[in-house]
Amino acid sequence: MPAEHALLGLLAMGEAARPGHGYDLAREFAAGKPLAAVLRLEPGMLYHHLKKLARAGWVEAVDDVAGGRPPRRLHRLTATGRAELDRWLAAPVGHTREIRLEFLVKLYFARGLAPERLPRLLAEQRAVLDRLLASLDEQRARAGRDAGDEAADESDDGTGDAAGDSAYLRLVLDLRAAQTRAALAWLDAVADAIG
Amino acid sequence: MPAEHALLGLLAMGEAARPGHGYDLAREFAAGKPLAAVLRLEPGMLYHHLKKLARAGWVEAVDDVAGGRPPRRLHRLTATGRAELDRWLAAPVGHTREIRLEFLVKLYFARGLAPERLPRLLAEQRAVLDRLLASLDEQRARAGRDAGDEAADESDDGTGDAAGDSAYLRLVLDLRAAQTRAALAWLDAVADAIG
DNA sequence: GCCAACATGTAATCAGTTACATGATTCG
DNA sequence: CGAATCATGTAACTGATTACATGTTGGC
Repeated sequence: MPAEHALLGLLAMGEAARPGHGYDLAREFAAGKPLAAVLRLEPGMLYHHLKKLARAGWVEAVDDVAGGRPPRRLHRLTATGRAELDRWLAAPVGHTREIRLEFLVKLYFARGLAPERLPRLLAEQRAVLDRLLASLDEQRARAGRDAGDEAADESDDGTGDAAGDSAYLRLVLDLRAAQTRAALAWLDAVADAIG
Repeated sequence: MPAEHALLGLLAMGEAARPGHGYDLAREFAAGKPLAAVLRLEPGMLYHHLKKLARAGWVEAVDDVAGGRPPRRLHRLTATGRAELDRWLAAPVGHTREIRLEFLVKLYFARGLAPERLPRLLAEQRAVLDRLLASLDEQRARAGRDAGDEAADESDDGTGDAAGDSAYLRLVLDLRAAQTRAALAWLDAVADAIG
């Protein structure tokens, strides 16, 4: 659900300046806009999320009927909505696969709304991925030991091709470790670029 | 839908040896089994997929009522099901993000069913990711040029903080390129390990 | 007799995509 | 007058998750 937090973020960034109706928010996801490179949000889903956010009490909606254009609904962040956005912006993601989408959205809004808290977010995200990598290395070491054991006794004891299995498991863990290491190196590059 | 192809693969690997009823297939996704490290499949979804595969004509199901245990449905790959599995096994995935799940599943069954075709799959997957990386590098170069242009003229011409936008876009592209490069390096390591 | 393992599902819910429905205003 | 833009949605469908429903057999 990074989409919903992105809407909270857009409403926070547009405070007072922009009205914050659905069509306006949808423009931020049009081709060429930075968020479009990360997240796709069709009008249908956008209005759906806006309703969910209103039910959750994170945004308030008021009808805005004025001459000269079709009536529209203006959306404003509530205090609890703003608190939720801040909480979300400060929390690193828990898995490497979430870097690609959710963390990139966090990064966008952290840059726009609270750049002073960015170094801390980057450091905490780094710590999470570091722990993940350590855990992967540990599992990888275990898989290596198992493979050794299996290679040692050639006999087929009916447990199937367990040696092939743990060779495969090692490949899986290698990929995850490589992706996590790439994400860590990228986080450092982001920290450098931010300065 | 790697889950459905995984079921086709399991049925192909168990040919004659194993009956291929739902509960049996479910065991392959139990904790500790290699596929469980990559793909999670609850019984509910498993039986659902089996029905879909039967509707598609890729598997045939026959009831197997025998004393001494609850009745069960035996599933067998059809010729078109086997053809579909082979087609899928030979096709590289189109995006870096699909390496983590779908390609790992392909790798598992390619190792088990057609190891002689593995080098070709690895080479073709490498080519796909290489093209992707080249495209990312090109986009990255464009984003760099834009950022230069924007930095050159300090004036705010009302297009918003476009310099910040393209700095962000560059970070996004950097991450994708890093993840793709990591996947490429891993593919080479897999090719080495396979021999 | 009871629990674990065998065996197959349904129901409810949630998330997401695609396409369509509706209608106003503005510009050429 | 017709097309583009503004503006808000619904409907139909696909996919996935979670939890529950149902009943059998074999071992302690």
